[in-house]
Amino acid sequence: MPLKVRKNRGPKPPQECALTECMTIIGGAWTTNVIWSLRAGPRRFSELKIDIPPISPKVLTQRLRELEERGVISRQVKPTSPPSVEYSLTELGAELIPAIEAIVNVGYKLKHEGRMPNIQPQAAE
Amino acid sequence: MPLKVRKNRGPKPPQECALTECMTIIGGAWTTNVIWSLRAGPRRFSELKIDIPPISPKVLTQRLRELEERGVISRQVKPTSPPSVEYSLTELGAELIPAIEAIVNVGYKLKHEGRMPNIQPQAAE
DNA sequence: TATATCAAGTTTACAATAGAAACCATAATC
DNA sequence: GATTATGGTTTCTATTGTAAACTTGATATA
Repeated sequence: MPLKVRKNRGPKPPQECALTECMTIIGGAWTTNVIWSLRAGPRRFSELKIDIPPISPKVLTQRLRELEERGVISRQVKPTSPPSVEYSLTELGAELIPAIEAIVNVGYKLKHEGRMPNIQPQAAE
Repeated sequence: MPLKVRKNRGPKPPQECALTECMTIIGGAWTTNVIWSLRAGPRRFSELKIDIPPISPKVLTQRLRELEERGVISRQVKPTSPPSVEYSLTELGAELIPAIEAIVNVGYKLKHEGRMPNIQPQAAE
């Protein structure tokens, strides 16, 4: 007797899946870090680079451009010398903070309990 | 006068950053969908494939192996015929649910308000 | 005057990850 | 004997990410 596929409140077409769409916004490399860095106010390119040491300038530029295009952040050039560029969260961006906060919270909890899984490169067999 | 770098509760070394580490666990393609699908109970490979139509079997296998190695899910072979394999969340996996739920919630909110940014491939210049 | 520094990125080359499609072994059913 | 179901694997290609060097314009320093 073939096994039955059990119900699981699904499936839904992928373009209607709120989780999938939201992950498309925040899922790129370092995206959550960038948004998190902006939570307390505007921040310059070089400040973001300092907040997130492992990010390369290329990827930081990519993330900032995408987030701007999607309305999550805004970019403002300031007439300082040399001219500087400030990035800040839009209203839409601010709405993402609770979700990222929830991730940060599990992270802290797992670390403090010593239950954060070690992430080491898969042993290539 | 050179611009000052403003304080931002940081930087912290990347290996101590709870957000970065947590994103390493849930950040791979379709990872959150897999965990979300398992929230209500165990699920077989082919059921997960149905829950998440766009995922390829290759990537599904990859995600399941990684999540198992990191202690997020467990894998159990059942002596049915043909033999089937059930995946379920561990206690650690269950702790990730609130974070993913928060993402789902923003997603729903943005969709219902019609404020979900359209994700279309960047116009290649 | 020559050199160095800072901001905000580009550019190039390479590695890792993801997607698409075809394929496979076993067992049972048509 | 062919088909279906399960739980994958394999191969090829495309996209994404990493690393490191380089650029532009302006001011600051020796």
